[in-house]
Amino acid sequence: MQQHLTTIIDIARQLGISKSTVSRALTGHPNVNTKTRQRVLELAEQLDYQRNQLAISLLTNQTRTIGIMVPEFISFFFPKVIIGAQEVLAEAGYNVVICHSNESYETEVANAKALLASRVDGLIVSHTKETRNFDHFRVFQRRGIPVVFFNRVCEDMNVSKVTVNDYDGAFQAVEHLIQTGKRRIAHLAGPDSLPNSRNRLNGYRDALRKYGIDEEPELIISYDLTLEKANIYVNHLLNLPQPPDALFTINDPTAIEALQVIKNRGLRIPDDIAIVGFSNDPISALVEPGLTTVAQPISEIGQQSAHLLMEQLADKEQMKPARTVVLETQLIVRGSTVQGK
Amino acid sequence: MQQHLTTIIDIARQLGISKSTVSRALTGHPNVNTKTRQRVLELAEQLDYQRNQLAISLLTNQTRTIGIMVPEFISFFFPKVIIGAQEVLAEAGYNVVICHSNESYETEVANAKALLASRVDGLIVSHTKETRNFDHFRVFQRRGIPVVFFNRVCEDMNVSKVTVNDYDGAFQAVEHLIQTGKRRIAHLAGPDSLPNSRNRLNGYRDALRKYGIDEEPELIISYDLTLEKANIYVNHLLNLPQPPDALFTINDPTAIEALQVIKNRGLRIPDDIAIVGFSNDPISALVEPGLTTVAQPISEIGQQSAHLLMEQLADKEQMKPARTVVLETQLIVRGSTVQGK
DNA sequence: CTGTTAGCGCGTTCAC
DNA sequence: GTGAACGCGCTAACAG
Repeated sequence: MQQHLTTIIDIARQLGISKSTVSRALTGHPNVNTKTRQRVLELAEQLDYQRNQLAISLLTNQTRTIGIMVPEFISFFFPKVIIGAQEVLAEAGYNVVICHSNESYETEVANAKALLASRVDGLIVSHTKETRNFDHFRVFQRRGIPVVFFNRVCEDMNVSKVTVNDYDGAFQAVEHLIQTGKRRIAHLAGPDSLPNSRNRLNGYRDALRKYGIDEEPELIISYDLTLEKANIYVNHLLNLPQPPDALFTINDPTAIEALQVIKNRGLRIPDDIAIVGFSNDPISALVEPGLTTVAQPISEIGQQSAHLLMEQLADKEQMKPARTVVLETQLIVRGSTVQGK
Repeated sequence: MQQHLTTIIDIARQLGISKSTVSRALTGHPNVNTKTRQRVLELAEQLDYQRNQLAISLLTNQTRTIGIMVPEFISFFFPKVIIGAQEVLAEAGYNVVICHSNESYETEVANAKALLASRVDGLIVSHTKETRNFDHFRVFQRRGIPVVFFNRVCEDMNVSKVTVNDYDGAFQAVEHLIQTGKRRIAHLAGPDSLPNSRNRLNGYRDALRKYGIDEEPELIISYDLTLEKANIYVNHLLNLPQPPDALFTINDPTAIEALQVIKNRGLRIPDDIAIVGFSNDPISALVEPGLTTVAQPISEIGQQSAHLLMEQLADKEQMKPARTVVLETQLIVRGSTVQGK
């Protein structure tokens, strides 16, 4: 039941003037008779006139819309990043289109195409765990549309990026476990394809090395970030002849899944086995015992991503050199590593 | 650093044919020589041609984009609804633009304007707790753009809606509390302005009445859904001369906040005080004791919303009559009401 | 201060 | 099977 929407031509006709004048009046161009402008504005209001952004975008070749694509937004992390980015972007007059790839490479490619077709002015993205080929993002670059990666970043692309110091966060986490007397520290790591996963693994390794603890291959398990697998691997670790006395996981949801498994087995946390997660999701403060975790400045990741994007957007002429911002993490100690905390 | 994007004219020129033919070849029009089509398709691929959706939308007066606006998407509920809706919409070839109003009426109005300007074909929305005036949504109706409300619905607008049976869910929750021997059952209710909040309150009341329990005004507190306030009111309730022996809250985050407060005070759950929430957020299974709660079919709310919207979208000519879908809830019993569950 | 003209990229008549 | 012309709604350049 589409009906006719009033255009500047309607207004022009009714007022017996040209549409150019109407356009000027509406956009606040200085060279318009005050009285004429007044009449235009009134009639526009009365006719419920609304600018057609589509036409303007077609004309100016910019939509003032930014695409944000994340692998999922059920967990706390990504929504919070999006909100941080949105704050900054809205301030600057940009609209935001949010997509989630559902951790599927195919969906990611399809979304990228859709965003390209709708002519977003820029893209902020954290890719799926499956993504190996980044051509669907390179298309944006080739078109002169700035791209910013965060959290999961493509190392081979020369674009701006926002990450946290994953290495250091992991190092702190493991050092903390060692300092509380743990020696057989397991690590549920993320997929090797993700740089942040690799960095955390390196932090884990170096912390062990610093304290002269030999790395036990059987205690390091890379997995695909699904909770079902986490469950399986935690049980596997606990069933080892020499089970670990501590567990450092790639993220909080995994840690909390582990926490459930361990509690159900009747083991004591942290005495029998201590746990450290990564992210400081609010839920980590709610479980029992509270989860020790490496806090990331989540909102700030979004804000910085937006800033870096707008930096690129600022001067279209001479693409600014890409920048990488690395934010610091902070260890939050709770009951899963220190009794009574 | 915008550069020239290849258009159908570029392709036409290079092939020495007219842009009409290129257009036809690209859109799969039957009346095109197979060979010509082949050449067009090849060159398009080679030139990295991408249709300009903007131009098409301007021409056809439809964007195949649906706006979804929610008050927030940090908690589990709204993201999950969005994903449900998106599944159905994507299947039908629609893109989705997600907005969140951050529980602010002003932001909601601004977002509505932006969605209108970007010419979405339809709108799925759950409004803020502040919203009393719905004119910014009525504009869509007036323009012939279908609107579907879910969860928080405007009772005065004649549009399709998706809700759950809030009354019944609340009734079951309170009946369950009574059947476990509770008598002084408090209710942390949502704002009066929200119909679902009122319906849950009514369910609470009628359950009490059915069992001949007098309603105690001091045990019913409406509040603004912020966790700080929840904290204050829970403490207030516990400080009453005769504190409640059970608490039914408007949603799960509130119930979990209450659970923390109660545990910190050293009270036993459920013996001293039992708790029931509403929604069955995953977190309710993770806290200790597990939270008894009223489960909503969250994904289905999104899916149904999308279906109702597409029903309206289907025949533009004669607006179909609006429909309201009410989905059923289910009580999930956990340790916060039954010891050892 | 205002009107005329052109064109953004595309699909769609209507001719041939 | 193909091409020329038109128009979606708007802004900008140019000419008064």
